[in-house]
Amino acid sequence: MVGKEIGERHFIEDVALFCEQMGLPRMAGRVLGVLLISDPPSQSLNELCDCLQASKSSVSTMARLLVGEGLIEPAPCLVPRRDYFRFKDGGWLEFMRRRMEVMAGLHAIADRGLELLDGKDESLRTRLEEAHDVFEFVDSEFRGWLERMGKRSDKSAGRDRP
Amino acid sequence: MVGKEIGERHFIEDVALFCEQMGLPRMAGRVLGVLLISDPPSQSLNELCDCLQASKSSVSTMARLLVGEGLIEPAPCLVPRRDYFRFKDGGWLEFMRRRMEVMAGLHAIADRGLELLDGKDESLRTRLEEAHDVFEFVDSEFRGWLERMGKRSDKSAGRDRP
DNA sequence: CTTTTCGTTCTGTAAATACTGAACGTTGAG
DNA sequence: CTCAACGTTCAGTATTTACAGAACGAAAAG
Repeated sequence: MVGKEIGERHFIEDVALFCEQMGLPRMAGRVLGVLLISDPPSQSLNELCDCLQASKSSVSTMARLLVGEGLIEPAPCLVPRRDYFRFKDGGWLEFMRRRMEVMAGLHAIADRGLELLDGKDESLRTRLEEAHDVFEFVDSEFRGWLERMGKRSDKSAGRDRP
Repeated sequence: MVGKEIGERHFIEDVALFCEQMGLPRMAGRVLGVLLISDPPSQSLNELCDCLQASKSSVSTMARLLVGEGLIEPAPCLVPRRDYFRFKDGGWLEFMRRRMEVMAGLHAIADRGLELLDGKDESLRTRLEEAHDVFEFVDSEFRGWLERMGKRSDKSAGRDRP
């Protein structure tokens, strides 16, 4: 079972800390950490509870949270009446995509700010023009990268999808 | 004074909400919001308190937080013994740069995970190889963009820097 | 020297958050 | 039918967080 070795626990905790920095609960990060190195990639809720020493409620909630984030997915159940989860192919791309979408939200806000400064001196507008430029750039450019990355990983992907 | 018109307040609150999504306190976002549309770009702490109807302690703390984030900077004080702040040129680029650095942190974590799976079947390693690829890509590619963007805004920048 | 005006910092508080354990409804096994 | 296993949800708790207000120290103005 995953999570016995010290190296594994350290890895899991690092993923958890990373997720925390990304605004997810630490426990969600731990679940994800396990599903990134588990030997059958698919793990049941109980297995996750066992190797994390966490309560059913936490793990259940966090698993569904991660499904919502697009990072993991329900896996075909080997045993009936048991929920299995596994990391979702392309999960990281999806994760990045959503983060970038939030970032790009400032693009619209900056535009609204520029309307407020309509007619004012150009020196007052540069602040928002910078925001406009940066996030328009992020939006357009990053969209392109994600598509390219998506294509690239499609080619090398061979796993079964449900 | 900024923050009287309904449109301004709405803009400020949107920036605050954006900042909250980015993990900053909402009040920090409000301070930033004001400094994005304020008519003299430089505003004193008291002016910020007034137009936000917030306490000195909050505004003072949040201003220094934003300075630490690289989004605003202390401005040359027109009146002695009064702290002025203004939006910092290139602040958004710096902001993006730091966010991307955190993201790129997963690159190293993924590598450590791959070491844990050393010798294991390739199908078990794909999860982490995807993470490795995505975040190496983000790291290298985005660093390039930021530099290009930096150059581009250098050309169009003419404001005095302290 | 005294007073006032800043900014910072400390303390307190209300609210949000992350978790646990218990209660619940469901479904397969005996 | 009864019981056990499983997942979800609810209630409770402990920690953290975002703010306000008071106390404090420094420095200019009087």
